[in-house]
Amino acid sequence: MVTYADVAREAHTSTAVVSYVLNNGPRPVSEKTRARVLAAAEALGYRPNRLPAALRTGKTGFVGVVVPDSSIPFFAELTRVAIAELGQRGLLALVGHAGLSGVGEAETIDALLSARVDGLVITAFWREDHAGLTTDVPVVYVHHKPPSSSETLVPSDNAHATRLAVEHLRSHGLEPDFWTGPDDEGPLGERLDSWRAGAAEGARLFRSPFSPAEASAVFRELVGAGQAPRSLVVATDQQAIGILSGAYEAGVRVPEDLALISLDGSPETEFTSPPLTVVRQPLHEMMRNAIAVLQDDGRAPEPALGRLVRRRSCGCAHPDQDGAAPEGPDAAHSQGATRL
Amino acid sequence: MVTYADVAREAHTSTAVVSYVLNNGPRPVSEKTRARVLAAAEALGYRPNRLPAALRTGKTGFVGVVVPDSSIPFFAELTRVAIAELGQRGLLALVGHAGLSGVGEAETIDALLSARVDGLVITAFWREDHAGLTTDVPVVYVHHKPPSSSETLVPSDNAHATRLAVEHLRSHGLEPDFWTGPDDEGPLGERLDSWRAGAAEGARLFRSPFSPAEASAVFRELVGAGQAPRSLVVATDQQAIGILSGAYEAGVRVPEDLALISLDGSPETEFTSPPLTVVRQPLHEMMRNAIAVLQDDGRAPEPALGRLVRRRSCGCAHPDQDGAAPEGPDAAHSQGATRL
DNA sequence: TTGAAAGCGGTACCAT
DNA sequence: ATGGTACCGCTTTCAA
Repeated sequence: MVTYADVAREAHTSTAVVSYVLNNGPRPVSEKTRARVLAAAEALGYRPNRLPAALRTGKTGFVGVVVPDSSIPFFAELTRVAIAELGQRGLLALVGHAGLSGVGEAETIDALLSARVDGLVITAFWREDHAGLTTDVPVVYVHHKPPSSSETLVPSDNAHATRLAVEHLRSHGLEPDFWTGPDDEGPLGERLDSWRAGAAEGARLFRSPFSPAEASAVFRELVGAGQAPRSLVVATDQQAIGILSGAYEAGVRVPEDLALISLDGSPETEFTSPPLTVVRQPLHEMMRNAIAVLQDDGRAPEPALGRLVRRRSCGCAHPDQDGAAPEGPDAAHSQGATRL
Repeated sequence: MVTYADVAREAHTSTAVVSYVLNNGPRPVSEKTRARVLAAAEALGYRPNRLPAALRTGKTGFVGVVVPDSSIPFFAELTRVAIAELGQRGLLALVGHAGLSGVGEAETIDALLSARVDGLVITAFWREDHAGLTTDVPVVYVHHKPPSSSETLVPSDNAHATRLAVEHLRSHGLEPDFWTGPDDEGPLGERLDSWRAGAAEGARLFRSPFSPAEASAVFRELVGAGQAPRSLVVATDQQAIGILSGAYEAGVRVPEDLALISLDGSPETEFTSPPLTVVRQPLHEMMRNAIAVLQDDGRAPEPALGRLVRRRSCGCAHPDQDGAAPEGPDAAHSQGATRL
């Protein structure tokens, strides 16, 4: 392994100067010397090493990203965005999955802390408090946090998202019912509240577990009982996908018999049958806000606004071109992708 | 921050002994002293710090995981499995996305190397050589590697997977055509070759780009031209999902008019309409093999065998219960999941 | 069994 | 502008 000492020797100078050159500071270096150092580093194939630097400065450039489990597409997407936004800032993502059961959450965070992450971006899942998390590293929650936590939450504007969906369905002449999960904490509660506040007389509220399989089953029961809704705003993609699946099996046509819009907007909603109209969460903006909170110890930012993406499930004849006005800097990830 | 020095002082001993106790070695420590150290560490809230340890030992416990982009479900799943399997061994995953275009691949790897990862698990995407990757850390490729690379590849048995799919469709009385991507490198080439080797007279080969949108478009064109296949083995989930979508839009019923099986088996295939029958890649086993290669500098392991998961798209009346015989240790992640 | 101390490789102060 | 060196916190040798 090539070290500063090697480079310094090769360049006939000291490790201090090597450091000044390779970090552009904090002391000035003459052009000649700088050139010699650069040449030596190049010649020897020097590779930067964050470890001793971190030991000395106390900053690793690592950020811990904790999500429940990225097999849920929404969290996979959140992770992807986190890695992208962190990478742009020279930060490295240490991804930890807390596991759906809640088991392993403390262990996950401990492991990340042992790597001396500079901060922690957490999307909370469970009720449980992260109280044990008495840590000196900054923590920011994205999308959802445990009720009792006093840390900053970086939210999106869930009421806005819900209104976009409701209004769009109304533009199709429909008055949507609402479909959500078993409880009403956090962002899903906000979505529900917002729908309730503007709901028409007689509008109905449906609930199912979050898994597509269970949402599908509940929907088929409703069809069987002649209770199927005509139009829905669905709180999560996973449920919307389940409903689509249930509708398909029950012979309910989408959007003719059931128009629906879901409120996460992870990438996979683009390729369901039919493609789901969604309000896409502004994940890039949320992640940028989260990083800003970590770095500047800022207070909670303004909720970021999601955007309606018209596809087929709402009844629109002419879907939006996906990616036409993409959110965030890495738009073109789903088009014409050549895999392998 | 609490250090060994603090713990040593509190326990009236030395940092050496603290190290012996907290690491269970390499020197023995008397029970009394050990107890004092443990109590002191607990009292002060000592947290392990991998950084100086790594500096000293040369082992960080970090493993770099490089995938093209986890917005493709197959890679998201691979990442998830990597994190799980690494975590079980006390290793931390540093996840890097190389980006679909190939831009940023070198930078991604450089960044991980600057964190002094103990090894690199890479799933290659592009043609390009990773030649610049002249690194002293062990590298292992999973699923696919650049043709010119001389590193170890951890494969699955793609021929076996294809045969499972073909034979299953034959058990439905169908002789499957094959659908794959634009080129035939790596695992997809093996899948194609295996199908070709056993294909009946007149069996057809279809190609489309990998994105669901494009696969869907190609399928609809086939339907329009009266060329739609009766049954298909599809090389990737993304294409199968696109074909499902195209079939839906074109009024082609699955499985009545089109029976298909796809060969990746990422989780989202469970909730398509109808659910996709797949040969699920043995990702856990592959990941375990990959870690073994990194740790033992082992040679290429036997290809791991995928498993047929019967769902609806092949025409089976009674789908397998998912998770009944799950692959790997973290099975129950998609059932009854309660999100938020 | 215990402990003093020499590193690991950058960083940056302080002196030159 | 340059360079000697103390230091970050843990590991481990070597001596006691």
